[in-house]
Amino acid sequence: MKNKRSPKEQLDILVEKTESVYSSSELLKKLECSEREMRPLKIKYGADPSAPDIHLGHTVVIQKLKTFQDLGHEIIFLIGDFTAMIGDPTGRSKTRPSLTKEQVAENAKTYQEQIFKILDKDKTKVVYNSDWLGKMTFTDVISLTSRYTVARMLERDDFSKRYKSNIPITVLEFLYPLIQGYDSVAINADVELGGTDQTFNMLVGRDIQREYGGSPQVVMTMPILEGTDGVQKMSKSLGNYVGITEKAEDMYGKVMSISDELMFRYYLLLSDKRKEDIDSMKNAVDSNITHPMDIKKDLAFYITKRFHGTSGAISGANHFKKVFSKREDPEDIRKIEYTEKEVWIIKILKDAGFVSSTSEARRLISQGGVKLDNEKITDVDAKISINDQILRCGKRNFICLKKV
RNA sequence: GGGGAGAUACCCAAGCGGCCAAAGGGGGCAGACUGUAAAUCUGUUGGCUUCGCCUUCGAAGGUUCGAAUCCUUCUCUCCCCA
Repeated sequence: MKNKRSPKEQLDILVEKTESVYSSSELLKKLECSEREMRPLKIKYGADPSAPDIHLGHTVVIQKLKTFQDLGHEIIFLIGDFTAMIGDPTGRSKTRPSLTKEQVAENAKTYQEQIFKILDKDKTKVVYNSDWLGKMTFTDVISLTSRYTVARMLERDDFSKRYKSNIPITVLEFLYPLIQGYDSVAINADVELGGTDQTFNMLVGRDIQREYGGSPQVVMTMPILEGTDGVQKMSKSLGNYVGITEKAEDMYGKVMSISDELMFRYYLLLSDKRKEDIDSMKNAVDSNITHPMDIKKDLAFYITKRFHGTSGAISGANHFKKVFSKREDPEDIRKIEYTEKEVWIIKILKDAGFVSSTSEARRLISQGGVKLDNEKITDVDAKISINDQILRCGKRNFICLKKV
């Protein structure tokens, strides 16, 4: 391992922008040990393959992994295939469906394609927890459960809240933190990285490692990124996410739609800008020197560029300018083709996938949300004679009607 | 094992024989205002061949002219006791 940075320097870089580190003194010791023994630290990151689409929220942590990687440490990208296959049979939690082997394999593949937009593929070790969990006997499992107490489980905020408000907790759920902790034992992790929502599970890992005679991992949590609504955490199921495989136009547009306040948060967590630089931007906005929209455009450009390159970012910006700033129709509109001369407006809206039911379409029309060539449609029974018109539905849905 | 409470639309939560496609809030969507912001205001929020009809109130049966509301059984959750 060639590393030109001293352990202290590394620590400063690594600790920046984290939510918390348990503990930075331990991390420093590990870094020193790493340097002395010429051995890279093993950095664990667990991915849940039941949700293969990575969004900007995940990249906060992945970015930190990248920093570790750049400092010469070993990233162990753990795919929780075993746990994904179990899922949550109570069916209460929609975020944990049980998946088949095939689904898991496919999701895992997608996941990797996406993370390697940020991480160096050749320097990342990918492991599957079914490798060791699948071999455990029931005796092993019981032995694992005997190493943690119920009282300590209930320390977890989520558990204690549910326990107090009479919401069921299955025993299986108690097992998840133990499993995750055992993963750390199996790969002998030096550091585990995750979002703050993983704090409890990762800390359990420390105890479990100690129980199995290993040295406890350093736990590093990264802040949770709020979604585009600015309130709830970014997640696909809440629909407030920006996926990293989204089209440049959508990515740019979604970033532009966030609130000004949130914009600075995005700068902090998604860019490499220093804290003080962000503060000075904030001051410039507060004292009316800079228009907030301008720096939001810079942010949208920066993020889009990261996943689509400069040309993608430029086209995203142009699209935005045209459609939203000038209120013109976009250049690249999806087409829908009809052989009939006249088609019921509601049928078109359904065919285009803008609405899921006739009733919804009726509502939308009666509220003035549908425009044909910039003319508001008011009649729900309207028949449209197809002739290269552009149909706009709501703020951002466009479709071009073509006759065949 | 015994006793008690409860399950209502995306979520929370009213309703307790007809006036219930079901109050109120949150969230979503649309419109106005804007910087596609945010905040605010307005409308809307089961489906359909939409001035009418059809399917919803944990599941299945039953009573009734008529049930989310009453009865029976079942499933699930929570609490207390053992």
